[in-house]
Amino acid sequence: MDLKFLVTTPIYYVNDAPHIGHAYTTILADVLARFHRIAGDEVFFLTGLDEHGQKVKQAAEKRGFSPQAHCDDLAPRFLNLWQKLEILNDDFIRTTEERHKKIVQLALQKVYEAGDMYVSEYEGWYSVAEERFITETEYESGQFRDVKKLKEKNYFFKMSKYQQRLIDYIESHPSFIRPEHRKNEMLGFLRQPLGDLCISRPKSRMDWGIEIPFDKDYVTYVWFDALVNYISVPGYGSDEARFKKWWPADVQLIGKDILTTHSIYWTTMLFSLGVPLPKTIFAHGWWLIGQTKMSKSLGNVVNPLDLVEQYGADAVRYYLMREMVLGLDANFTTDSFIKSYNSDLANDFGNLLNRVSGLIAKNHAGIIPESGELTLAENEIKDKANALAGQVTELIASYQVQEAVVSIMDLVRSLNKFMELQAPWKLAKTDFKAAERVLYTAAEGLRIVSIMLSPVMPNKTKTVLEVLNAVDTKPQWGQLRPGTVLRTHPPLFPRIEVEKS
RNA sequence: CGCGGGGUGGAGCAGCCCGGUAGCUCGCCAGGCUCAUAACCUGGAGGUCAUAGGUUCAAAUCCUGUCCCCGCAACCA
Repeated sequence: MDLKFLVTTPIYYVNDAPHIGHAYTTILADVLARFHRIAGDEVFFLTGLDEHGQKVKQAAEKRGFSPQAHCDDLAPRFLNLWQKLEILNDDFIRTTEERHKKIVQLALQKVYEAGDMYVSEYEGWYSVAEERFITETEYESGQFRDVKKLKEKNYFFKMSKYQQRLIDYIESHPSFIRPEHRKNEMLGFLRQPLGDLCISRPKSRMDWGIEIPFDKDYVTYVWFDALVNYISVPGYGSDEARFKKWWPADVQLIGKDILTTHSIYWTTMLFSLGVPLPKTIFAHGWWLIGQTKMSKSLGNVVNPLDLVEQYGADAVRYYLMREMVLGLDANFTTDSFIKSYNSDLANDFGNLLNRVSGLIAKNHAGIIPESGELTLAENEIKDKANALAGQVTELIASYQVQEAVVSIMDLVRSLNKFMELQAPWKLAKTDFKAAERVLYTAAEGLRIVSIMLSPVMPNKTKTVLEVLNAVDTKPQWGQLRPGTVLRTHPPLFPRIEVEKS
């Protein structure tokens, strides 16, 4: 693997409370970051908040707050959620921070000096009630009142200038936009002539933003304001050595809804700035929330985040990573969550720990036994376990997170099968040495499984490693220390009992 | 003919790029085991791989037509 890994999430807009979409992208980034950390890479995981703009200003006014006070009030809600979800990000950028604003202005100035900025009249449908321009599609939907054609002087970024260069770039860098079908979608989009991008708003109408350095009457609008965070934080314009170390980003995770923004607006901005493009922009799918069957009485929609309170962050993280094939949409239902929890986590993983630790406690005085000469069956387990880290690293490198989780769980199943075939509870009566060896093998397999699952379930796997006294060990065979005392523990994942319907 | 993705046993998916025993998880049925969170292990039933043609010794896999579902379609964070 590389020596460094920079992963970003979008910065989230603070006009609303965090939801499953925010949580999923952030968990995914966290899982990738943690996998890279255990592979030995130096990791920079960046996320944050987008705090400027019309909607934030309106939301603040509604509450009688200043925009800044409103943001300061909402930011902790995101931070609290990330804490609950065990997110281990390395920085958290808020676009109202001085360190960011300075760099946005610097970037605007550079693009201006490069001749990629010009003034023009922007004409579009303007909603007086919403105080913003609405799209043609929105206009046609007829859902907006007080709509009128409005002409306004604004600054434009010459995005069109870079159209051909971008097409060439996408075609010559197959892993730039992923998954593949999204790349084709963008190339299709680029077959039409690209327009230029309106990047300003007059302060007279909207003043909650970063002032344009070459025109005090304007603030910049979303694109430069928000997207520039990806380079302002790693040190663009402020710390060249640091920036050189981290940029380009290894992967920028986004939802498929903002693919155009990132693969076209953002990248042409980077062209203009003379900054290299990220190695990969990965657009994941959406979680479709199914209605619960029980909604008959309540008519409620399950909020997956509520499950965190009930079953813990690990179980939810596991489900989200295990269930979605990266890039495709997936369905979230309580039913499938419970099934996945019970079969994979309670029955297979948690129960394996119980079998192993229970037998060691019962027949071996709670002390991890010696291994000795491995049998054929044990060597199979050993080889499988030793191969796991490499296998998973490869899958993660190609963003096959689901496959990676499946391959780890496959070892869990193998271990359960191994236990069944070797039956150390029987061996304890007939061949004590063999029983010891078998349990060492099982415990050692469990240790490696836990390390490999730790990026997905940092809490519970830590418990397992604590039980085995192996917290700082590596996923290679033989690091479990015989002679150490097992710690006792409650069931890792208590089964969720469901009433039959 | 705007662009693109997809239709695989009851459910959810993989396989399709590089044709050649249809794989996985859940569910169901039978058995085993009894260390364990009524868990675990083994075996089984169940599929015209949307549909109609074509290419081929051979197609879920390549080509064409048809039906159906879903994204994107520019200021949206």
